[in-house]
Amino acid sequence: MIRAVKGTRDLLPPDTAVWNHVEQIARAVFHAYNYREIRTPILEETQLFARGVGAETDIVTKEMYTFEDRDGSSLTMRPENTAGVMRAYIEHRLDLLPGVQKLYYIGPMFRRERPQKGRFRQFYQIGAEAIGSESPATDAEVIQMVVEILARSGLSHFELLINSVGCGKCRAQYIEKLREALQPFIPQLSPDNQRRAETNPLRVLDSKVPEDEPIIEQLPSILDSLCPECLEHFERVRLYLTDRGIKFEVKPRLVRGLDYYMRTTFEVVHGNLGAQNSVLGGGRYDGLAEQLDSKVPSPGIGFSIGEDRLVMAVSDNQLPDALDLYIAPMDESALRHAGVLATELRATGASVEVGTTAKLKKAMDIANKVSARRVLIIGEDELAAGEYSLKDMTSGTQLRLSRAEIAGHLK
RNA sequence: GUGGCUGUAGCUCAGGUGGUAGAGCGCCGGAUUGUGGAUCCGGUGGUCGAGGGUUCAAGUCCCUCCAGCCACCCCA
Repeated sequence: MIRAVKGTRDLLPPDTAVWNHVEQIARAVFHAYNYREIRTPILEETQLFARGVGAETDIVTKEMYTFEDRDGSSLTMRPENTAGVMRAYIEHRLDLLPGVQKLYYIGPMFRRERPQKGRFRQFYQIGAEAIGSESPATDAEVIQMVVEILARSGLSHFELLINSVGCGKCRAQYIEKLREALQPFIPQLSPDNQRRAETNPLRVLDSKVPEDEPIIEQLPSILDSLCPECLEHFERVRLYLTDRGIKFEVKPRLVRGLDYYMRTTFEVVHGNLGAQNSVLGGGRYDGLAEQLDSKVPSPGIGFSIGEDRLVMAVSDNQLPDALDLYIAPMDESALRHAGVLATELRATGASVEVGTTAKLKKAMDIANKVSARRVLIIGEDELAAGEYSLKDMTSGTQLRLSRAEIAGHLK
């Protein structure tokens, strides 16, 4: 048997209703904040991610689906979408349009990782980018917007964490300070953290090894190393968030894995997601455009929600998936009437299913199993009388109605 | 990439010390005529993840592989 490839999965009804629900809410909130949709290709030149995401990142070094096209060029299935959106922004000179470009996307991303709870090789992200503003007010608005999407999707008990990772200058200085501070403790650290202390000291801060916790707590905070400009930016972001009533926690140890992040970074975590407890990650990427050869500086900030994880976290909230009307035609003549009538009723917005001719008992059984709210019975009696029998499946009551009356009884 | 756990009907699972498979749910049909949900009866359904090996005999023991889950790594 041919099965879905490792790390990919089929989304089936009724689960797809939850996905649509979440996406509809996201689109509504995006609209409210004047974000418009952008759709970029899944395939991009490999160079885009090597340069945009960072050649040394895990994503680029070991997680990308990369292959050689027939003409010899190297293509990659997008592992994330900020680089792709920025590429499109530069390519189409969106910087020449007035105002900040506020763009959103919904779609699949691909990373070749070992699957586990909340982690897939094909996964879906709902994301947005605001490009062309370096104002901390933009940061605050983006964060406010994403919190609104989560809340309106039915997510509860989530936690917003924010931090500043500084700019190119002050971060470099901080990394040096961190390296020095770590030096005396290296022999006592776990093997993983020993390695990180050498290669990427920032990652030590994000460690989950409990034994290393006492050491990590003593390390200097990046917030004490921020340059005056970065500090000012971060303070204003916090101020604006507070103005808007957004609850957050400053977590100086929040570091993100993509090279392009600078200044504001944020994340939302949730309890019931297993080890992959992050539903959303985002941050500011003021140097990304230049990394991609843009001559115009295009500061931006964005986020992406892990839709798989959001759906997982909210799927306790069951959505009604009922059918408005099941029509049970009892013979050939009734079937023809049913087809025409269904067309009329669907035009009013009702969901209508027409059964094939069957014994009435069987038709009722099916109607019940597909959760039809009502059943319309059309048989010889009904056709002779010019009236139809409408049965309410919840109450069990049945009415004789003229054709014109039916639509009004479907609620 | 590394580690742990698990693979028996569509689903959830039983199947002591090896003797060629079962339940519940679902699905299909029935309990007299054009009325679902409850109950009862009957039926369909599995090369026991795959391939080797040991044995007279393997779902059950051994090996290899594959898949799924969970964790590490990392991230959404």
